[in-house]
Amino acid sequence: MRMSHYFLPTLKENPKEAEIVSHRLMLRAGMIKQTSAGIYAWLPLGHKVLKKIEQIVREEQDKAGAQELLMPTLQSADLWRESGRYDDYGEEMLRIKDRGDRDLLYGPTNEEMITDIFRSSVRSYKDLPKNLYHIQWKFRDEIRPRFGVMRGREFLMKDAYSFDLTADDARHAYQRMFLAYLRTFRRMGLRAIPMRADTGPIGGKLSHEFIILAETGESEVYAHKDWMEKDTTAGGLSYDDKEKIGEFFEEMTSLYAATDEMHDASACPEGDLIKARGIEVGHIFYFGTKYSEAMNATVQNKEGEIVPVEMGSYGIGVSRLVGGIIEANHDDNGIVWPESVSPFDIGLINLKPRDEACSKACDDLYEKLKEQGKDVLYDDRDTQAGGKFADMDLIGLPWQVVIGPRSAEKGMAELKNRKTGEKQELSLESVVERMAA
RNA sequence: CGGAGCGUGGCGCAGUUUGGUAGCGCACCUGGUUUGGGACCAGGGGGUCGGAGGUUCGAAUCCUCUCGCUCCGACCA
Repeated sequence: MRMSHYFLPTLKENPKEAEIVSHRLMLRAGMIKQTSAGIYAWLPLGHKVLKKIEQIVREEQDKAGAQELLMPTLQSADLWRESGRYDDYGEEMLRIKDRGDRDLLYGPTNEEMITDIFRSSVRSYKDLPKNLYHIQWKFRDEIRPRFGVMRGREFLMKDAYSFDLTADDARHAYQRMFLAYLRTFRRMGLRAIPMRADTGPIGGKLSHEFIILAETGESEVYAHKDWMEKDTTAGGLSYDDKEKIGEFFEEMTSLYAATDEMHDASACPEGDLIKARGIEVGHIFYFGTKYSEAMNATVQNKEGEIVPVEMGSYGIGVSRLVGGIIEANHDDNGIVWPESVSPFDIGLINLKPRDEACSKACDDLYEKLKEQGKDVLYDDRDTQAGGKFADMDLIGLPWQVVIGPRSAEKGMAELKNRKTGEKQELSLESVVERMAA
């Protein structure tokens, strides 16, 4: 993409409404624009990141055996009356009437709807287990939206729902998602720590929050220091290996980690304890038959008895992750994207577009890198060099290639690693080779 | 929802106390000189001060109502 054609409204100054770093950087990098309190338009750069994160989540869900579908944002109030949550949910739920004066709501979550979908077609234990998910916009009319996309009213969320015959099977489904979550966050360059959590309004028996540590986190969290080193991805472990997954789950959950409200000061020696602030990026629940009983989602078991299915639900805050990743990956100059979620692979800076040789070298390199399948943001704008460097650092692409008249003459380019700041003079060919690797 | 604050060209702000009909920096446009970390000179365009009502000869400045946004707190993917 040539930057001269790209819609990238970067800001030199800090917008006053943004207090925390990820919000500030997202606005300055031209990723989002607020349209109402807690509601954002995703501009091209931000949208690319959002989609990358979404895709990683999708791939890891699929690997873990979940199946994607898509449910609507608007739901009928009747479903929620059936579960009893229409009244329980309170002001946070955005309620709407259609022209026929029927009560609708903009979904804050989808337990009722998925349960309805499930019950309308599943009758036998032979159809179990199932795990269905979608990635859809949600709305919760927060009293106080803040921190940019980390606590918006409208947000993109992946929510999965598992259906099993027995509590034991449901626990296994829960453990599989537990592993899938750790792998998902790791792919985004995040170290997420699973913490025993309160179940809140979703209700249930077993629940973990996945927390990443960041100074600007919303809540206080406590974790054993070994979490900082721990391999949480269980490489090679298959999702079908019920026993090993159970062991892995035990291993992970035996190492202390808790949110503020669940913290037990006596459970971990003081010297081993890390106290920090955390951002919740995922939350999983096993809630048994809470909804299946209320909504009559039943199957027949082997004995011919009609029993309510055992359920769990599993959320990942996709849009929140954009902010969360920035909180965990930035410096004074801007964002520092992990490669897996970076909006482009490489930023190419043409320092002097009016210099023919320089532009020729840049254009050629741009084409070669594209041929390699690289997604390149090419700064071909006829502006001051300083502004280009600043913008490129701000938007945080992992690799920068800089070519000016002097280097072009020698057939060289400068390759800079955004994270380490390390710079290297390379021939144009070796830049292509290095980036292909 | 309780507390605090803000709303003046695209962005950041001054002007409001002591009413006299709008200013600065950045951005933008034109010309020229520049060009490896946000340049310089000259010229130029753009706002009627969130909205409504009121007081006054006169309101960005005073009064009333209203809308929006932010921050702190209680609550949440």
